[in-house]
Amino acid sequence: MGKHPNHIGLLKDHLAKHQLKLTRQREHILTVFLNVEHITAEQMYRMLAKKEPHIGLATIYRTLNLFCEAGLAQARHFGTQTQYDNVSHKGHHDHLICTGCGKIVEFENCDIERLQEEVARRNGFSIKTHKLELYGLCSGCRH
Amino acid sequence: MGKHPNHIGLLKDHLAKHQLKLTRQREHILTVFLNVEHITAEQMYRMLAKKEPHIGLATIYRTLNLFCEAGLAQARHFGTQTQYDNVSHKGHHDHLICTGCGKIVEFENCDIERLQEEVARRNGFSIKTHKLELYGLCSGCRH
DNA sequence: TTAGGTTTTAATATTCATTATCAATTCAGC
DNA sequence: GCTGAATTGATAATGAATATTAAAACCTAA
Repeated sequence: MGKHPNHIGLLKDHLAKHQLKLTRQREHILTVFLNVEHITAEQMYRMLAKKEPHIGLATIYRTLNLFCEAGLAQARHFGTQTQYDNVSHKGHHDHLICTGCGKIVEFENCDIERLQEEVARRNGFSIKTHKLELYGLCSGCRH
Repeated sequence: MGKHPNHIGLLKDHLAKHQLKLTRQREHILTVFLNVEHITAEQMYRMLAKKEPHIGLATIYRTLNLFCEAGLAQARHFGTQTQYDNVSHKGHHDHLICTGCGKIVEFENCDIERLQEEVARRNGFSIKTHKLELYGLCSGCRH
């Protein structure tokens, strides 16, 4: 039994439900993905570059989007690229981002999450996911 | 005196401080911008398409980025495009986004903002701006 | 007002991330 | 192992945003 049996299960369920196939490429991409917190398609491509035979960039994109549909990943637009977040790796961390040096600090705050639920309920929404990013200067960049 | 004297002032200040010029194009783009909550470069381009002479798309992008530097606008990556938010139109509204029908509800919540400040302080950050988006299903799409 | 120097514009080319295309290959069920 | 459908890889295509550059607009000072 592997290190992430439940998530491989999630993927297999999704594949079965949508008459999709489990391929060597999808397994390789999943293996890498389950061991990171977030990754871009380019980073994934480079990490798998040494594999023989080569896995094409288009396949990386297709597969990461597949993970999103299967509920394993969550896409997040960050700068010019898309980060694919591994949902299993976070209680839900949000980001503090320094606009000076680019440093990123991850945090989670239950009180904020609870208030978010409240806002959603008042508006008739049920939240699936969220994205919270705070932009400012870190202590170092504030001089 | 126009409808938004203080914001035209903000822009003029910024232009003066950076030895930039107030042009007909910048005024037209500002006029449209001050009357919307948020807009994409493409939408702005289409809204100004009838103007003679034509205002180029590159100018729209440059000017909206200029507004960001001047503190009038705030860029937000949304889907594949960039939304330019009019900061004067919000105490700071965040977004509830329905993943079913795409409906967007804007809200603001002082308690959440206060907690954000607290998180930032604990991490040595001073917040300039933030982005909070809640994704889920609205009452209509939940059936 | 005009000349000179700078900034800005418009049109277009370019870049870069992502998606579409499609022939060849691989997979899953019989 | 067949057979039909899904998938892959290579590459072309798309689309948003930026860079380029010659021409136009702007500002200032004489």
